[in-house]
Amino acid sequence: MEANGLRKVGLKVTLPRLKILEVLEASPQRHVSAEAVYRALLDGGEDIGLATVYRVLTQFETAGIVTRHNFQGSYSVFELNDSRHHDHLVCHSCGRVEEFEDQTIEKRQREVAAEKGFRMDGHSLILYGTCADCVEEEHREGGDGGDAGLDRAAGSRY
Amino acid sequence: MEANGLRKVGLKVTLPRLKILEVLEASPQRHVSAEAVYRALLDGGEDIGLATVYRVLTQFETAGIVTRHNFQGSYSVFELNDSRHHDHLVCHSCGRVEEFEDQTIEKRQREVAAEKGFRMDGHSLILYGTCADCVEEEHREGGDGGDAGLDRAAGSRY
DNA sequence: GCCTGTATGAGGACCGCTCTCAAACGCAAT
DNA sequence: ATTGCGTTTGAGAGCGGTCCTCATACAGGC
Repeated sequence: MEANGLRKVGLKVTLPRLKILEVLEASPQRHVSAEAVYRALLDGGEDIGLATVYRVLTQFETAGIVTRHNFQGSYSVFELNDSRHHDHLVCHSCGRVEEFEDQTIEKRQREVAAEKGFRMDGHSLILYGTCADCVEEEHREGGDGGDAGLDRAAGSRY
Repeated sequence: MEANGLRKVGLKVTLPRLKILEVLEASPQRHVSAEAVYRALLDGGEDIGLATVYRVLTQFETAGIVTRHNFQGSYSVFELNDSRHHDHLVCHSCGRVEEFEDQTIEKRQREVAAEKGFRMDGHSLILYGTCADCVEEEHREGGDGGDAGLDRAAGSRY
């Protein structure tokens, strides 16, 4: 089933590609870094090089199997493409990523692009903030001088 | 006038900081990379190190003087903060950046964040595509095998 | 099973960016 | 103006993420 998926997009079926697909499918987080994929492979006893991981992920991206995101600016995360397009909320305290879709926003985006004469072929919408859990944790900790969430957000700020 | 701006945000008035501000203000493109600022300084006969440019731009970001964007994923561009918040359209053929603001989208973003329990403190919305000029150019060139716009978009696609 | 072209692993190269550290500077008190 | 001290700076090394190189291994059509 995965092998056929690879053939369908014109990629030879090789062990590294199969294993990387497996890792992506088995990952508890939908959004994984190349580094995380690499470590998962090592943990699984696979002897696959980091360069191959990057190569294959890029091929998957080109083939439309995964999407690359730059939530933090410093490194990319990859996500298996599923049926529906969606956008993201990123908690810069714990790194958690939630997804949402909103037809109102999608529609306005298309309209704005049309107004500006752009032929739009993609977009990236990321809402940054603090997720419910982390907000709660802040309150539990109170105002002590500990090192809470010191994180520089890389995306555009408001 | 600039010097006071720096004092106002608690930054000592130094020559590099003044010059970098000048470059940002004088730039024909509102969105400039650290590298571009550095080159502009060299061209202007200033002897300012690249490390200083990065340091100062980061200080400016913290102070709210500029905003950092990651349009391409591989490097950042900086933009002087002006009065209004806005989002961006990026042409990945010529690199041109246009700005827009849309209250409908802004409002829906706040609503979505609230629904998900996020305390939102920023967002990044980038529409990728081909600008009117580049679309026209494509037509002019026709379907020849020349090297048109070969550019890998780093942002999320679709 | 062979053969050819493609894919892989290892490590180095590369790029954007940050750190380190000694020297220079801003600026406030004199 | 001069002094003094903490901050800032420039140069270059260092770093993390990603990609390239190249010899070897493999996929898949015969």
